[in-house]
Amino acid sequence: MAAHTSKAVHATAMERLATIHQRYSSRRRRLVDVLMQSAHPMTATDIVALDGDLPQSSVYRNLTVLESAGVVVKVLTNGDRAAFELAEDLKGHHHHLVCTSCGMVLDVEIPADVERLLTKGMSAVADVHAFDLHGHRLDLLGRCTSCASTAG
Amino acid sequence: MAAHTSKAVHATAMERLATIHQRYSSRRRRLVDVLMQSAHPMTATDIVALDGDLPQSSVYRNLTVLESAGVVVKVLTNGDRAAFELAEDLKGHHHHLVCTSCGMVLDVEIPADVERLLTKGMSAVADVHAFDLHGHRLDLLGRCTSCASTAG
DNA sequence: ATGAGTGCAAAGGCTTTGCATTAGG
DNA sequence: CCTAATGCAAAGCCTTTGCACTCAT
Repeated sequence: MAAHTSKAVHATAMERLATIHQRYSSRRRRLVDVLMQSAHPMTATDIVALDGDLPQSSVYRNLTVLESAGVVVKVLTNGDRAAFELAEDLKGHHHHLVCTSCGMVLDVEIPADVERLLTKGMSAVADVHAFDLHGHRLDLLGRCTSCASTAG
Repeated sequence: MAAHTSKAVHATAMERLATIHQRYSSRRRRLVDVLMQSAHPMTATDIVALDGDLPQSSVYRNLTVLESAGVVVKVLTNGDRAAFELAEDLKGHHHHLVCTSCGMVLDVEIPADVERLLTKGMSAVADVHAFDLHGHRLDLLGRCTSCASTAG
């Protein structure tokens, strides 16, 4: 899944920020580091909890900037807060295993042949609706191991 | 897509509410009516705008109740508000075309063979992760016709 | 120097909740 | 009758914003 080295990710991030005339500041770099090390999308709250030196306003503000630059994307889980992860081309294409019970999200990949047929099928659907398709989002919904064992 | 009559949907809704010891009040019935008539998920704001007699608090409160009863589900769009639609078995299995530009969501179906392979592939993935799979959520992301013509 | 980036605190907006009233069984 | 449901208004919570300060170029 991770075909990108930390160095390459940072280089790409810097490049993309430059494109929209933004600097790759220490805060932004730190956010990218945090997201790079996580196996799942993170909410602003998660990030603040994990790195106490990052003020909330910086997290939100820079996440927004990184999003405009195409470095991170907003992921929508079943919870009430938005989560963020590195953009697909920085992290590798993947999907999410979402626990409908506790809200946990885990990154997963699906078989290549499924992915291939999926892409093809969706493209056909988009054509029918004259929709300019950019990508897709596939989430597997259910209960994680720990929730399944905890309650019926 | 709609294999259920209005009558059947209401009957099922009533039944499911009864299961969790809740009544099928006029407000709840009206919410189900609104969702049944819509071709896309609706936000609380949408619903209030469409039916001025429904106070916001009732909408939110009853949407939550209907969700617990399994009559409606929360849909996650790219916008900042949550949207709701009838549960899958009441509305028929479908996916969403999500405009990343204006947030519009449209219900669509994908080819049966794609759906089939998808289900199979996901089940395998869930097994690997010891995940108790209940279903999936597939969104097609891109720009709707009107946004595509408006800008870039 | 000069504008971008940062941090704190306050404001904003969607959603939830307390409480008195009304409706349904 | 008695509890669930409703409506209004107030409170909550995540997120955004204003403003003065700091840092990098």
